[in-house]
Amino acid sequence: MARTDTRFRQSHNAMLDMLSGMAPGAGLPSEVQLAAQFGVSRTVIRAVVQKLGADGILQGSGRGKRLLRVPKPKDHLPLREDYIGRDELEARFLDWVLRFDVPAGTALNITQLARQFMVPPHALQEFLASLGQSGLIERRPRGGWRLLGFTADYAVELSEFRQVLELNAIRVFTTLPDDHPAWAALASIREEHLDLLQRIEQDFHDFSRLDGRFHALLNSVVRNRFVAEFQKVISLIFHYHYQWDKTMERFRNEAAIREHLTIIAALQARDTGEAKARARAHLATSKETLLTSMRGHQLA
Amino acid sequence: MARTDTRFRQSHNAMLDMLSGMAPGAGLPSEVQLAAQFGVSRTVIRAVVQKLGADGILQGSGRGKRLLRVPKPKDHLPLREDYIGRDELEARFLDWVLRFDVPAGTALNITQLARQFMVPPHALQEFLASLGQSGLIERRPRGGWRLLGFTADYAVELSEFRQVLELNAIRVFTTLPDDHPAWAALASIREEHLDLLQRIEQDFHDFSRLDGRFHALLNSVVRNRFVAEFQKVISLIFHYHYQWDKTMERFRNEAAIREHLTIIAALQARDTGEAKARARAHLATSKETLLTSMRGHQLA
DNA sequence: GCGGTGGTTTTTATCATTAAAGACACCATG
DNA sequence: CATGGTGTCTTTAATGATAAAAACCACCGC
Repeated sequence: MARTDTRFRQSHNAMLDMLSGMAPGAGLPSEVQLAAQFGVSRTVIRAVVQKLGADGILQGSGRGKRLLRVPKPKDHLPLREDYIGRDELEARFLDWVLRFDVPAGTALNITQLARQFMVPPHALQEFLASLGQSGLIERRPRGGWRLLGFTADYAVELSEFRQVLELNAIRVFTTLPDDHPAWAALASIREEHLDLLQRIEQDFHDFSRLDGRFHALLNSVVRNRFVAEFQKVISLIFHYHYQWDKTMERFRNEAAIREHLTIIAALQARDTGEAKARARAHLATSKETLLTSMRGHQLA
Repeated sequence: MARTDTRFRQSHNAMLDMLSGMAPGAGLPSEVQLAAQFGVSRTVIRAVVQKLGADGILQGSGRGKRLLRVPKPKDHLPLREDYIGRDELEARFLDWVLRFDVPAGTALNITQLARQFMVPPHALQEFLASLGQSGLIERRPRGGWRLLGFTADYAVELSEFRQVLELNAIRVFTTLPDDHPAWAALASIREEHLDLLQRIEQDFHDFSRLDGRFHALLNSVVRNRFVAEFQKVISLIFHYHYQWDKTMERFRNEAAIREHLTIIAALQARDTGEAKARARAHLATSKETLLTSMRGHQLA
C-alpha cells in the first residue's frame, strides 16, 4: 500500500452512519454532494460506493443508486489509530532531548526514532529539517543527523537572545497609546499575579503557566513573525526546564512574581528606563535558574 | 537502484588513476588503507576491487591482489554530474521566488520544482521544511506546500527585526575593550569606505559587497548562533534586492557610504547614543530602499 | 598476537507503487 | 438548449520496498 487509506476508511464509515438513518430502497445524493458533505474528493466517494455495492449494501450504479439493506455495525471498517500529529511529535522529541539529556554530538538514527515516536520515517526527516534552524540539530556531511545538544553555551545564547527580544518588546510597550488593549491585559495579568501571591503557599506550581502568559503578553505587542517564531522555541524550552528544577521552587516563584510586578508597575508608569532595568534583572535570574537547572540535571 | 553509486564510481576512477602509476604484477595496499586513502568505507573499496577483478585489471583476491594490466582511459566509469548542492539550491530557489515574484499563496508542486532545480524530490522536500521557520513557506493541511510570498509586510517585519538585532550589536560594540580585534577591523573597513568614496563615479557597483561586509562586521561582535542564523537570511534577501533596484544606484550608494561613516565615527568615539541614532537612520533608509525596490519590481 | 579479510547487520537515500485529488468531456433530464 | 451528474484520465504526493553504504564481528594466516 502506498498512501494510507485512512481517508477512504473514514468516509466509508461515515457513509454507513448516514445510510443507517435511511430506509431501504431510498435513493442517494449525487457524488458531488456526498463529496462536499464528507469533505473529500469524488474519487474517495466513488471508491466507497463501489465497495458498498460489492458488499450488497447499495444497488445499481450511476444515478440510480439505492439503499439495498440497512448496514450492520460489522460493516464498519477498522481504522488504525497510529501516527501522531506534528505538534505532539515536537513535544515528544523535545521532551526526549531535554529530559534524558542526550549527550551532545549523538548521531540520530532516523528509523529507530521514527519507530520510537510512532511516525513514518519520512515525517521525522521533515521534522528534523524544520528544527535545523533552531540550532539544536545539524546535518552530517553525508547523510544522517547529529544532535548538537542542549549545552550550557546554547542556554546562554538563548537567554541573551531572549533578552534582546524582550527588551525591545518593552520599549515598544511603553510607546503604545493609552487605549491599546494590551494595557487592559497588563492590568488583568497584574491582578492574577497579586492573586497568586496571596495563595502562593499552596499554588506555587501555577506560576509556570502564568510566567509563560506574562512573557507572551509582553512580546505580543511586537507584531513580527520572526519574533513570534523564536518566542515559540524560547517559551518551549523554558517551560520544559521549569518542570525540572524543583529546588526552592516555592521561593523562586514568589521572587519571580515580585519581579514581574515591578516590571508591570514600571510599564504602567510609562517609565521605559526603569522597566528595562527591572526586566534585565528578571531575565538575569531566569537565566541563572535555567543554568543551575541544567547543571543539577546533568548530575542526576 | 536506490542510492546513487556516485561514490562507487568516483572511487573506481580514483583507483584506476592510482593503478596507472604502478607496474603490472605489483601488489596492492590493504583494503583498510585504500579505504582511508580515498575517504570511503571498505564496502566501496571491496566493490571496486571486485569489479576491477572482473574487468581483468586486478588478479587474485584477499591479501594476494596484484595488478594484471595497466588500466586504459576507457576503463573509467562515466559519472553523472546531475544534482546540485544544498547551497546552490538555496540560491536558485530564492532567486526564483524573489526575481519572478511568484504571487503569494501559490501552491508549490514538489515534483515539478524538483525537476526544475535538478534535485531529487526528497532533497527539495527537506529544503522546504528547513525554510519553514523563515516564514516564507507554509505546509498545507493535507500534503503540499504553499508559498506565502515575499510581501511588503514581510519586508517591513524583516527590516524591523534587523534593526533590533543591529542596534543590539552596536550597543555591544561600544562596550568592547580597546584591544578587541573588531576595532582594527572597523578602522580598516572605514578606510575602504573612504577609498570607495574617492572612486565612487566608476565603482559604485562595489558598494553592495562592502555593505554586506560592514553589517556582517557589526553583527560579528555578538557571538550568538540565533543572531548568526538570522543574519544569514537577512543579508541574503537584502543582497538580492540590491541587485535589482538600479534607480539612483550611484547616489543611493554614496549616501549610504556617508551614513556608514557617521556610524563608524560614533562607534570610534564610543558614543553609544549617537551610534544608535545614526544606525537607526541608516536602517530606515535601507528599509525604504527595499520597499521601493519591491514596488518597482512588482510593476515590471 | 596482530593485522587483514570475509561475511553479516544496520541504516539511509532513492525508486516504484498507489491512494487521493482534480480536470475534462460526455450524457441524461428537465 | 441548459444544467447538473457521471465516467475516464492525468497529476501528485505519501509510503513500502530496496539497494548502496557504513559499521560490526568473527575468523584466518602470518
